[in-house]
Amino acid sequence: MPELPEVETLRRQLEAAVRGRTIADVWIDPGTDRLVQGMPVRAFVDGLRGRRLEAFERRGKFLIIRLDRDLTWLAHRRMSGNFILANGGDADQAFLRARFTLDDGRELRWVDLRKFGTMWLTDEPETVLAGLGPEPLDGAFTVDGLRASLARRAAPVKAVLLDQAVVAGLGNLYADEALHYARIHPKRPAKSLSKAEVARLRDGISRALEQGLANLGSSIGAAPGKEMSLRDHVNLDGEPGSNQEHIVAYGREGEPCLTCGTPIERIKLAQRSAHFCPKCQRLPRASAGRTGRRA
DNA sequence: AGAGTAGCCTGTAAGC
DNA sequence: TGCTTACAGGCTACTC
Repeated sequence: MPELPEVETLRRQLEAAVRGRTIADVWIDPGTDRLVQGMPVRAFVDGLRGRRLEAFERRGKFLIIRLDRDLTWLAHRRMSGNFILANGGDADQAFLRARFTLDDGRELRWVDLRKFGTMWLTDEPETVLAGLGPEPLDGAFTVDGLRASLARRAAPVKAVLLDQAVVAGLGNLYADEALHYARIHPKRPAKSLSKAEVARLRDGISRALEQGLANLGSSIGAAPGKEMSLRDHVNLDGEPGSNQEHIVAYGREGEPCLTCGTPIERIKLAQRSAHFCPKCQRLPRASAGRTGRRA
């Protein structure tokens, strides 16, 4: 699923491939009625047509495309949104929800099986991005800052890591990976973490995200020899990333922990799966019950 | 205000 | 074989 590494990989590829091009035409599938946010579809289409793609940025899981006339085009891939660059007029594309034809005849295709993806066209992008926490690969993402955020929360640390106000860009996959690297049980109350544990968590987050970036993202459905299903992340060329080959926790239920060999367990937490090694990521007795820590 | 959860969506897989 | 149900999950809206 698209999290920070998948969105950042896409950003880099878009910048290299289409920066400076102009949008010649736009088509939105009428059945994808949640795609355009904050304005009528007609206004979105009219507003984008003729705009130049000047810069590609990212904030959390948001892709930010700066246009001329001080306009900003934002896209959020949510579960299954993919941008694929194609030559115009190719054979039909499964799950095609929108098409952005460029002035050189190529087209950016928005392909989104689940139709959860969203886009905005605005001169006030900060409104859309309001409430996002620090960028985890920035120097501004410090141990002290993370510690202060976690100290206010009694909820399981895994659930808190998914809160984009605490740190921007983590999703279910990289949160599991980060907690495994940090050797912290996903159910630990966020406020119960020691300073040393928060430091390990911060490093684990960086490590998981950097590794995802180095491998052009994780594409869980991409088994060797199998046709790419478009159920999850593909890159601008339609090809999967390779980080699924380097994952230590997510989706590895029953498989041996790469550190100690203990089978990875899966539990339901915050309405989604959490994967962890019961030996490397122990739950202290004080955390097993309520919020722990008796003063 | 923090925490928990239904719902959005659709294809795949498991169960009967 | 064919139908039904559960599941995957980012995020918002809602309740307690």
